[in-house]
Amino acid sequence: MLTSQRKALILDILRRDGQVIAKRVAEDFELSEDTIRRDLREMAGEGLLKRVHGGALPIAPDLPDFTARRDVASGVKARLGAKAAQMVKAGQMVFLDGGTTTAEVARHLPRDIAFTVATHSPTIAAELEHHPSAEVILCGGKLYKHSMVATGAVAMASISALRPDTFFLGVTAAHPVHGFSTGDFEEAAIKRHISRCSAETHVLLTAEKFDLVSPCPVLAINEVAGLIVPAEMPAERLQPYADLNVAIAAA
Amino acid sequence: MLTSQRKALILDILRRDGQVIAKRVAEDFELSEDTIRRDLREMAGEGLLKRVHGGALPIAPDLPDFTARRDVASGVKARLGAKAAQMVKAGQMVFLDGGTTTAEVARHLPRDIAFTVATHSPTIAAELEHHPSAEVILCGGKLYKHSMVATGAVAMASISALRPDTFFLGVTAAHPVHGFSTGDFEEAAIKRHISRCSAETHVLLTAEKFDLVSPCPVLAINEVAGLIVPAEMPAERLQPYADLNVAIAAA
DNA sequence: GACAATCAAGAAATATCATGCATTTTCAGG
DNA sequence: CCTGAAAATGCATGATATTTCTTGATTGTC
Repeated sequence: MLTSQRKALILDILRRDGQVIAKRVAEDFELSEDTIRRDLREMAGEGLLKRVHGGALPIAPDLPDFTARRDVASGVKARLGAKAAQMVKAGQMVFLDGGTTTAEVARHLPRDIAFTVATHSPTIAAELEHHPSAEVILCGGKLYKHSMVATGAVAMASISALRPDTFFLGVTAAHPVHGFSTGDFEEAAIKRHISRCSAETHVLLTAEKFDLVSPCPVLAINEVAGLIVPAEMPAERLQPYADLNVAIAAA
Repeated sequence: MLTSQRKALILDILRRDGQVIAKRVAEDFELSEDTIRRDLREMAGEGLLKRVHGGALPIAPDLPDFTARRDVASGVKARLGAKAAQMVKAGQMVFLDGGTTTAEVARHLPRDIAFTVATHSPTIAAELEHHPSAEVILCGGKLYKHSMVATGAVAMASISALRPDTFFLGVTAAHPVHGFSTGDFEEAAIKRHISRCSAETHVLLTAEKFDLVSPCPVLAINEVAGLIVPAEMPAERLQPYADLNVAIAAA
């Protein structure tokens, strides 16, 4: 492989993953780590990346990486995720729904206590690869690729075997009368089942989901224990939900 | 061959591969590297290409997507993965083991035919999110984070429900006498179980895994249908395996 | 503080390079 | 057909680039 090409590839990896790990790149390219380290050193000299111990990072450390870029409202979702993650206590089992919002919960889970995370989403499970203390239970089934969650009879059965303390639910719409709803019938059934197996359910809701109805109902508003909503939501829009006897946490 | 003809061919190669390697072109044309280098120097002077150490690149490095460029880089694992992926036929069910090598299989799966992929690795499942035609079956269980695969009784049970046509197995070591082995006891049991449920098993092996033994045996060499190995493996190192009546495919 | 991973710097090995020159091929003009 | 010039090619050589290896320092982790 040509040297200049290799450097371009390293930049690709940096853009894609938001990081470069010298050792891994050396293995991938079948070259010594010295060579990769020299490349990183030179590119750091040219201001193309920032050298750190073990590899390199983008110059502006929090340039939105690939996953975050897909996610327009990432700031809000990250705040909701962090708020939800705070609710997890040592020894508990939490069930994480699929979706970009609950992925933020996974990213913000506390790293100093031990607990169990169950999920039917391989994406969520992959997020937890590097979590130091979380035990992960993966629920299998036929993968519904649009939302990347396991579905079908197998998924239902494997969820039935669990009794999570908390279920963090993601939906596409919430409405005071029509409750929570989502776009896929099968998925709605799974979400409902997880909720029924769990001691309590909390729903993460970004602002644009309020007062909407999607085709497939999941649960009524008062069937869940709480909502987690952005702090900037005006109180009067939340009032119809608060009237239904559901706790509302602002993040 | 005429000089001008040769230069045109070099430009073709550049367009086709996105790169020209002087040494390789010299071999292909059965000419000295000096001649090719002279050509490249002249063409660079005419602005037809960009000269770099070892060969040449297009003037405006147009950016094909990352996967395409990684193919240029084509590590050994990618080649093994592509070879394995070729073996998948329409309508089949294949089971993909966890690991970086089998992840390459997932990346190279054909996109023009329909088939089913089963896996107990959320990482592999995540790789297939954007595959247009693959049906994905996710096997759940307790996640063993070191290799990111589901393990335990639940995983065993959900695997038992499948009868894959082909199992692409990844291991850490292969030895003519001691067979295939890996580092974790639980994982070894799961691998063995998947293999026993599958019609045939193929093992992807990079060069450094040969003639080694890891703590936990998985299968004997002759219990699998075939090995997929790098083309540059010398025949004499493969002979002890070939003697055990196992097919060997070079990639 | 011990240990392993990672690092930088320089030496050594290898690969690639440009140059000059000899040889061969091509070809126009005799 | 012959000849000499021009072009093309291969080889030798010393220079440069690249990679790996070695060594000892630094950093991160437990």
